[in-house]
Amino acid sequence: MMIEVMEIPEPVSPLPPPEKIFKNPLEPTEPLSHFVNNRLQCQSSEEKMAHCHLSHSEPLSQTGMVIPTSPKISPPVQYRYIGSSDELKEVVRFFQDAKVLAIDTETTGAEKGDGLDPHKGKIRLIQIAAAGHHVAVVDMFEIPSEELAPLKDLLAGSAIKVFHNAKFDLKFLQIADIPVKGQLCDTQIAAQLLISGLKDDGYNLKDVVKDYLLEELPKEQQVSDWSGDLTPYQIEYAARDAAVLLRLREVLIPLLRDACLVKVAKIEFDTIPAFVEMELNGMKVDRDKLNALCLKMEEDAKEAADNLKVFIGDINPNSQPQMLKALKDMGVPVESTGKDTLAPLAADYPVVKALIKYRKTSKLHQAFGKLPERIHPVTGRIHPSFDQIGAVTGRVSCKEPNLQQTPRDKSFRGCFTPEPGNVLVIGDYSQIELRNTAEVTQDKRMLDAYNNGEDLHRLTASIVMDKPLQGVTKQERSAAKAVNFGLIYAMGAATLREYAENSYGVSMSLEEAEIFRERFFEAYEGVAQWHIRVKQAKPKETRTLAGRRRLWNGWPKITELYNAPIQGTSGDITKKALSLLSTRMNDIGGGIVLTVHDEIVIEVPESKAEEAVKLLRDTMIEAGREYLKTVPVEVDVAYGKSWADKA
DNA sequence: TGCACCAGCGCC
DNA sequence: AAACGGCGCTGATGCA
Repeated sequence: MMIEVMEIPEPVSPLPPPEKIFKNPLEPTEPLSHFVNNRLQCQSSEEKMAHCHLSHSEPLSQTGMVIPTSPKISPPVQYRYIGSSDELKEVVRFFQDAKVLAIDTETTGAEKGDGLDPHKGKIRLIQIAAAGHHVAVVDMFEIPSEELAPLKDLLAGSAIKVFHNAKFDLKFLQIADIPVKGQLCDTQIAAQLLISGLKDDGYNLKDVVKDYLLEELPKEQQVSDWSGDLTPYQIEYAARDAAVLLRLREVLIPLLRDACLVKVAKIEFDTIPAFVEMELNGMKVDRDKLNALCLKMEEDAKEAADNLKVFIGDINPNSQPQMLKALKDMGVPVESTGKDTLAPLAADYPVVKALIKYRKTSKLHQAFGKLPERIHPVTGRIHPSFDQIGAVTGRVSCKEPNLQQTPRDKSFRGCFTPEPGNVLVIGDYSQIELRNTAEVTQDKRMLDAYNNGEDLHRLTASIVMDKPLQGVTKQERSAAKAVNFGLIYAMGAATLREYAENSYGVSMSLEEAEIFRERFFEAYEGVAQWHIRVKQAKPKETRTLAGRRRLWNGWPKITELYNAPIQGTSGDITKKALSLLSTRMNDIGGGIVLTVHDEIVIEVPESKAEEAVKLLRDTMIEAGREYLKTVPVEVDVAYGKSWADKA
């Protein structure tokens, strides 16, 4: 194939030092508030030295980049099209000693839309940028796979690899048998960490380049056809995307450092391979079981619908206005159709009972009845996609499908099975958010309880019921669970009452709830004091134990201030465990298949089950201990032939 | 017809 | 003064 190669000579003279053309979009920031934990203070020297690959290693003046004369348009780049094995060999030699490589890919699929699916699409171009060199644009359609060795060596080398949304490229590269090793840097994740939850979109490359380099990155070619003869415009576009990553990194890293986000960035970058692994692996489902379950759900939903019809006739039960009117007409005293208003009326009004049943069954059916459609035609498994910083707190989110919301019921989780000869090993942190609370607040009673191996729910029960530990009933322990989870986030008495009823089936009066509340804060004085400190500090920023930041535009809700560092620390811990795990799984075989906030699921050969149990437990505990210094970390691990086989 | 928003509900 | 937090998916609704 003939490609017009746009060769631009190497720059002959040193470039002038660049203007500081960027500005921190977060400026002016509130002063850091360290009420969460004094260990969180930005120990800048430590932060700066801790991770060499995040250091500002190469000044912009040596990157060989053209400084834009116009601040608007992203500068043209010097690039070289690589369309033969000999050229590849030659260019890789130039890159060999580079400490930092910026990498991007252009992908294509056999069918429209498959360009985003690594199991269907193919890599057309791999663009590699290194300081002082032309960007290499490697045409994978022109290089025989048996002659890719130089490229593989380069990407498996020890250079820092910079990507924007690394997960995407790494999935394709993995499938193309071009594994990427070495430290990763992801400019998309870096930008998300810097914004710290102030916005939830605008993180594609064009947006981030605009925000941090103040340049317009042309994107017209992004959705062009990458499967045929390529135009010079396409090649230049591809090269530019890689080149800009080098400069982006140079700008983002000092910002991360100034914001004391280097440590958490390191965690996020190191965890990327685990998410690549999980998305590529997906989870196997037992088709027969799943089909049977779907049938059952459909029947249940239909039966409930028919039953409801007896009461309400032919109106649409999914329509709230219609349903509300129907209920009123039947004399049910309601002003809304919410679950909470309906629940107490179920006993007295058969129509309400029928409606609740209908809602439950039809919701399940419509939400989970589509799971079979999610089985991938190539792999036969379900491949969700994860958003590594999907929640503002730092938690991971999951979609298409959201396996994190799979019902706990065995009929659902039992459908998720390993391949024949494998088992699923499931690890859960025990009461991780309560332990985080103990660590963050340094509440003496909580710390003592955990360090003495006591059951904290039981302890709370004995406190709020004002009776000895031994006398606590199962019911009372359940109630205390609600109290624990509710009150550390400053739940009011009324909400606590509702919550205990709905979540744990525990009834209490409003007066009882109020008493529980008071006794709770009397007993857990450290938690109470922490609440007071937070309230008085009125920060617009919180930090997790790993230093992850959350910012607020206006005044945060007090409950968000209580929750963010606790929930976020769980995210830190689980990610740390995932990152350690992905490098330790090699000996065992198999891989990571899922994570659900405080849970990690791996699939391994049956013969390695016991070994995997130990590895998973040890690794999760090690990760927890990294942040919980005064509270013991407990992990429940079990294995079996389905996701339902929990401890 | 498409899009944004909401309620409702699954999970941690 | 009082306040539980964080997600994604579905169908209905209302506006353009």
